[in-house]
Amino acid sequence: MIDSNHIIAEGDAMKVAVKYVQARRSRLAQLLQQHRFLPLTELCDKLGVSEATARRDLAVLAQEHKITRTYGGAMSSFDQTFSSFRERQVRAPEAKKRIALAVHDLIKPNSTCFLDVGTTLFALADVLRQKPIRGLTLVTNSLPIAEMLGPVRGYAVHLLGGQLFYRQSLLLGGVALQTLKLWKFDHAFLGAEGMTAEGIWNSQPDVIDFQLAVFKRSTQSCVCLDAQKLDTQTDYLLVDWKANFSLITDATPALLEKRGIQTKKGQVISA
Amino acid sequence: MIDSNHIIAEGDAMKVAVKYVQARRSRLAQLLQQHRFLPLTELCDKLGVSEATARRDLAVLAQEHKITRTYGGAMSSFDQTFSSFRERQVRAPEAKKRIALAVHDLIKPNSTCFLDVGTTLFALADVLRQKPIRGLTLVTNSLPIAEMLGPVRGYAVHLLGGQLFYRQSLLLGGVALQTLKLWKFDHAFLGAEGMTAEGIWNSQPDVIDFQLAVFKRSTQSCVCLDAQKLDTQTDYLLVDWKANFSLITDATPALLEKRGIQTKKGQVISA
DNA sequence: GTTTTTATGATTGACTCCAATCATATAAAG
DNA sequence: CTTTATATGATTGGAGTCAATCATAAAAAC
Repeated sequence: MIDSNHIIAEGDAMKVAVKYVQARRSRLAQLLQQHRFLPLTELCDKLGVSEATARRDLAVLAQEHKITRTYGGAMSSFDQTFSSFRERQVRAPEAKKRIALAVHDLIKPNSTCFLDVGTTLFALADVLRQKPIRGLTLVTNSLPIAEMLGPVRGYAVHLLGGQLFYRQSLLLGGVALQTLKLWKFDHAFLGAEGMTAEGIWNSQPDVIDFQLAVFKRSTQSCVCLDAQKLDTQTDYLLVDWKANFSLITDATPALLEKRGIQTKKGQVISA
Repeated sequence: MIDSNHIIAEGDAMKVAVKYVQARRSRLAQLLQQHRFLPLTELCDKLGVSEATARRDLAVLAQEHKITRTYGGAMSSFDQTFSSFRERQVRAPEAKKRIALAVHDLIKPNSTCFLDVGTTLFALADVLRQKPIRGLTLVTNSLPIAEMLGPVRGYAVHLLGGQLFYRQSLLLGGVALQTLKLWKFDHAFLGAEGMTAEGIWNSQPDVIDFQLAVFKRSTQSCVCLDAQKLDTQTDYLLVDWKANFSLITDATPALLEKRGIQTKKGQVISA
């Protein structure tokens, strides 16, 4: 293997063009994706650079969150390796985390829960992975969530059947509705795109159909929405505030009231 | 959090019961699955043991390939955590590729195909991704395959419903059998663990149940097996050679005959 | 109850990794 | 072409890691 840069003058300190630097760094990221972990010395070999340069490259890539630095080497960062895990790159991650933690407190051991698609629900899955609750049966139509929770000991994870849709991460359609009928949930945790004084909004009619079907099959239905979704109105109304569901949000009750959202007593759970 | 072992007598060398050792090691493996990477010192903290013991535990787990040791710590071994990667580490990849290419030639545009779980079928999915066939409807119970084919334009990819099993890569169980009944396939492509003069073998009874159900719902059923599977006999017989199915293999007809496998005319498709 | 086994923590010396600093040669800017 | 900026490799002291060894106390075996 011949190095595209450094054909001559090995072992001497020379500045190289930025494009070579960029190419090398992207090759470095790629190498780590492939090997998942590589010690620093091997990286130096493979890239044909000194330790110092390799370290500097790693520092840059780590700052960009493209890799994860470890003592003595580096590894590919989780969300980069798996397309599905890009859901981690969320807006308002701290709000979603708070909501997820609040939801975590709601869930009792040995219960059966449905988890909808979406970044907020993915955050919940992440919390459920890191702080497992005994004996849960978890049902989802989200592939990333299923993959995240599948390996956790003590969980029984089920996927609904159906067609892959919307960036290949969720299952929808008639088959999904059919398999839904085989279930009865203690809790259903749903996401949405917006909330206004009128109610909760989503933009895809088939998502609405699906979510309404989930509502019907759960003892308690919880919509998880961060404050950023306030005042967002999309094409279709999922439910109005008179419907029987809980809202879990980081928006304060005062803020909700200010926006004209009239909720029932106990309907809002603050995160 | 209080440690179940080491309630008293901290900091002194004491032998503990084997069950505590095992419990600690499995907790260690679990911790690494959750955090993906942890430095040794943190592991010592979390487990409440000395460096020496943590090192020893890691050495054992690494030997069992349950974790991967790194300098200064350890990380979860990929194939343990994530299904799709295991499928990439295949034995006899060139044989599987040849089989996949042969299968590719069989598939007609606008047909409906079922793809089973396994490395050979994963290789087929890879070929179908790189050389798309128009208007296919693809049904699978494999998460890695669904993820691979989902993004391909022009494919309608469906997942069966069911529980995640066998290290989180496939769906099985009653729900899977139920959703199967909603389908009728032009082709079904199945994997297996072995073939002998008696027939095709697999080791999991519920996989067999599932595969037999697939057989019933397809016009043509094809078992894809590379030559390495010859003479491998596991616990349960899937089908004998009198059954109505095609075998797609890189093993030559002469080799099959030599092993006493008596096939019907046109039953074997050579890759 | 006695003996054997072994899981553990402490210690140690060799080895490795790291951040900082410096000189240098080249790319980039003027 | 000249000047500036910077990407690189070498060096170094300090910190961290590792494998091996040893004493010990509790578990296992008898």
